[in-house]
Amino acid sequence: MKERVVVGMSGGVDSSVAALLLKERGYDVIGVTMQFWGEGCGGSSAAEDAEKVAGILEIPHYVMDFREVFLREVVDYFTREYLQGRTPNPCVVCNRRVKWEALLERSRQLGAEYIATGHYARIDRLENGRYAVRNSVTAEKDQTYALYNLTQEQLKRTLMPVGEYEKARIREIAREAGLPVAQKPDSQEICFIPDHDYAGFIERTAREKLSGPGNFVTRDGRVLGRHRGISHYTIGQRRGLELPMGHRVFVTEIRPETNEVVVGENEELFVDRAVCTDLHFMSIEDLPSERRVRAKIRYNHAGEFCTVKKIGEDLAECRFEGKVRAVTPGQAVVFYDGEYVLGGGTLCQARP
RNA sequence: AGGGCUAUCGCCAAGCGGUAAGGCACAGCACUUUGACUGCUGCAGUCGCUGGUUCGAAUCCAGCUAGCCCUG
Repeated sequence: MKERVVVGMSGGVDSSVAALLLKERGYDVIGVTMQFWGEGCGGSSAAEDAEKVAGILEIPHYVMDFREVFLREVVDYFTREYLQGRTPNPCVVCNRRVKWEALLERSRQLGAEYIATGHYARIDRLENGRYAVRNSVTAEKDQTYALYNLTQEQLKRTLMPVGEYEKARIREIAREAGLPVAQKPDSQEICFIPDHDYAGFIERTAREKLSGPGNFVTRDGRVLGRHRGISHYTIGQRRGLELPMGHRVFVTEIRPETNEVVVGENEELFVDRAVCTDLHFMSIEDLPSERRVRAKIRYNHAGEFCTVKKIGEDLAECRFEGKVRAVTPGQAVVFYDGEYVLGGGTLCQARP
């Protein structure tokens, strides 16, 4: 009796090949395209392309409506964070709450024990019996950062066949199989913000809660000009400040209480300490004592070694061995133990 | 009407006789499962106009034009 697996098909090469690989491995594969936002699934071609691929692979394909959960779990969170002067990471939340939690639930109803995705990552069962996400074989196409938040139960029931291959090989497989999406460009992921204008989206969504324009100030309180509202800014940002200072300046702090955006020098952004909360551990059950790990403080961060230790019930401190730039409240910090995701948390305001 | 000040890239702005900084904005590229962020590249053949002085002027001189301020 074949094991049944639901593959989340975005219409891109990666998830298409994921479906293909699983079929070849003898699974009973069902393709599902998740609708998150808007009318036509956000991406015009998402469902259509997935449908075509499913046709070629001769697997059933369904489009499922996840708009309600998505709105509740991702969009609301996203807006709320920005209104508080923090910078959310919708992908992390979407993965945990929608792409996994919600999809797993629906998959169970379809009689599937597993779900699968086209992520460039692997999932291993460790000696301690726990499951952990591991780097893809291609170092440059690693997508583990946004997955640190997945639970043991979710990992146990997830397959990521694409993580065993290099990107180029995946396209090759797609081409050999005659999949029409073989040449489709990367990152066709559906985003809920149609024009990618984040700040504009928040203005439209939560107009009444916006604090509106305020002052750009220096650390010592000198007013430099007016900003367009704190949700337009994130720590470390340079572009869009519209401040002709004669040299480049960056956002160093966002103060929702006073509706101020603090601007300063690039050097001020480098710190060797960060604090995080909403801790989630993956390869270990808990962090009883301090530990040296590699940490990523943003999705494309190369990573920096640090010592993490708990300093409260749901609070941990990272002491970095080198300085890291622009620790941004709201962003995820992900800890790595070698190739494995050890865990992570959400960065919060770090007091030096 | 008289006096003063200013005119340099779309914007802010350096320059003070030696052959046009920088920032903002904009565009292109790179990165990216946050199309956050970041990084890179491009961006005044010319300094309000007309003459003059000088080997050489955005820089000095004269006139003109425009704007701002002050005094009638």
